[in-house]
Amino acid sequence: MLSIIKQSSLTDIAEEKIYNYLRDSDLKPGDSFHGEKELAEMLSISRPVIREALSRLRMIGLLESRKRRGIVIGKPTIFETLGKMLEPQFLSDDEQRDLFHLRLTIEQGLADALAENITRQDLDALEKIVAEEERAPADYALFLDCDRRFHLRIYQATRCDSLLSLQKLLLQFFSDPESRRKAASPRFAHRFEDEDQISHRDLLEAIRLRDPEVFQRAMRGHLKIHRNRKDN
Amino acid sequence: MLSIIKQSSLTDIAEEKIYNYLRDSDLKPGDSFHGEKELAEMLSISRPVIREALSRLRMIGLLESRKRRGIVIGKPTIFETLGKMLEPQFLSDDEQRDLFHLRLTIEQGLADALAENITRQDLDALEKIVAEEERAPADYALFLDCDRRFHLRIYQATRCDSLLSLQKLLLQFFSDPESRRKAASPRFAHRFEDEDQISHRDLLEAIRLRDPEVFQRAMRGHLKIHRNRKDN
DNA sequence: CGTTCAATTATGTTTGACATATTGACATTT
DNA sequence: AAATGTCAATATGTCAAACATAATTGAACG
Repeated sequence: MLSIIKQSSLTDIAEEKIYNYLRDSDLKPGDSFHGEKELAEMLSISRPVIREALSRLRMIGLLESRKRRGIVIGKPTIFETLGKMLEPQFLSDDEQRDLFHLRLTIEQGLADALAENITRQDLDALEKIVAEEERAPADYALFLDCDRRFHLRIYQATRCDSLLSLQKLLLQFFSDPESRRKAASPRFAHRFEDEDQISHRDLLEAIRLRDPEVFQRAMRGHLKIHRNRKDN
Repeated sequence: MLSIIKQSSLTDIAEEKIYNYLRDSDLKPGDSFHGEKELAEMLSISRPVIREALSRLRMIGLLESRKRRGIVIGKPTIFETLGKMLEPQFLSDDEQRDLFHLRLTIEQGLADALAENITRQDLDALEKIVAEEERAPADYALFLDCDRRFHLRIYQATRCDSLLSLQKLLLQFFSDPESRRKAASPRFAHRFEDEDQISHRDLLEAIRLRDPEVFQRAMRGHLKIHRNRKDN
């Protein structure tokens, strides 16, 4: 089998060289970097091409550039950039399903961090959300909103910032009704049909026990709501 | 408190406009897109600036461009692009710790997909790896290699392609010794001190049972190897 | 009918120039 | 002396025009 010959453009080369330079250097966010003209001379590539490469690195936050001052090292936030590609429009059905699976997976795995770091304030906030939800059991829109807030609060309680950023992305992604529908693949559904439904109230009680295994089992039971529900 | 005025460049504007256009259109991978000159006229922005914007979208795979043919819609693979930022050098210690936590979390959450999709071939492959590991219990380098292959094989067995891509990234990331060290934060460690160690052999036996809950408990026990080990 | 080859065309690359804004030094004012 | 105002230097931001390159097209030809 012959593989496709992908000829990389000068921009690609410049991007890679600058990227590798940054990776192997000890430059820290805020440090100033070589100017465009300087880079062009160093790599023997014209300034517009250098600029196209720098434009990419600027986009992902690796570099920043200011007039007169020049180019400075930036501090990229991993999952922020990822958000650009997380438009449902750009993902295949399979990828959307996998992403939903990822979300459920992560939430189950929060158990340890949760037991370790959850505070009294977190529990109070969760209690408030559950109470609000229980006040109007028939309001589906309210349920969706409470559901989102409940799960977001759980993430906050873990005190893991990057996981929180990731979850914000995933929550936003799955707030799109069409995505929810596609994600609710029957692939993993039937295993749960005979299990009991776990409500947010049940889940909260499990959290209070601060036992990771109990929480994990409860969350697993709870998430079948998402796995089985047919959103329309 | 006054917030910082961030003036976006023409490149930023062009990127956003083209991105939104792509998102809101029904264009599918392979469809041809407007040419550079055409875009420049549509947005009243010069071609170099348009090219800087296109360069960004090309980087994340949203567009591809070939000579003579023009620009065509691409099919971005989510986690491939993410790899660019996953260099330990570019991440803070906190982010590295969170990423390691994410990895462990995901592996625990594989239970359902695993029980659903694992095949005889997968089990045989895992058996082979475990046997190889057991043949030389004192060889730490071999253990690391078997460990990597064992966990990778588990991912393959779930038949979730995007999760597999993500895991490949994370595995590569944590093959860097320095990253492993930083990731092994004592933050979640002490909860496991009194539990029994679960070996790859134990884990494999749990997988054979095809019971998600059993596997989850076993994986949770197994991962404390990573949580507690002091890599040097 | 199939092959070859050249014209066409859109991207890739370079050069040169000007616009713009920020920095830092210097002059001015209070 | 400190604060403010002014100005030149400079690096990025933007534009215009041209040529290079390669792939598609189609016409010419066997």
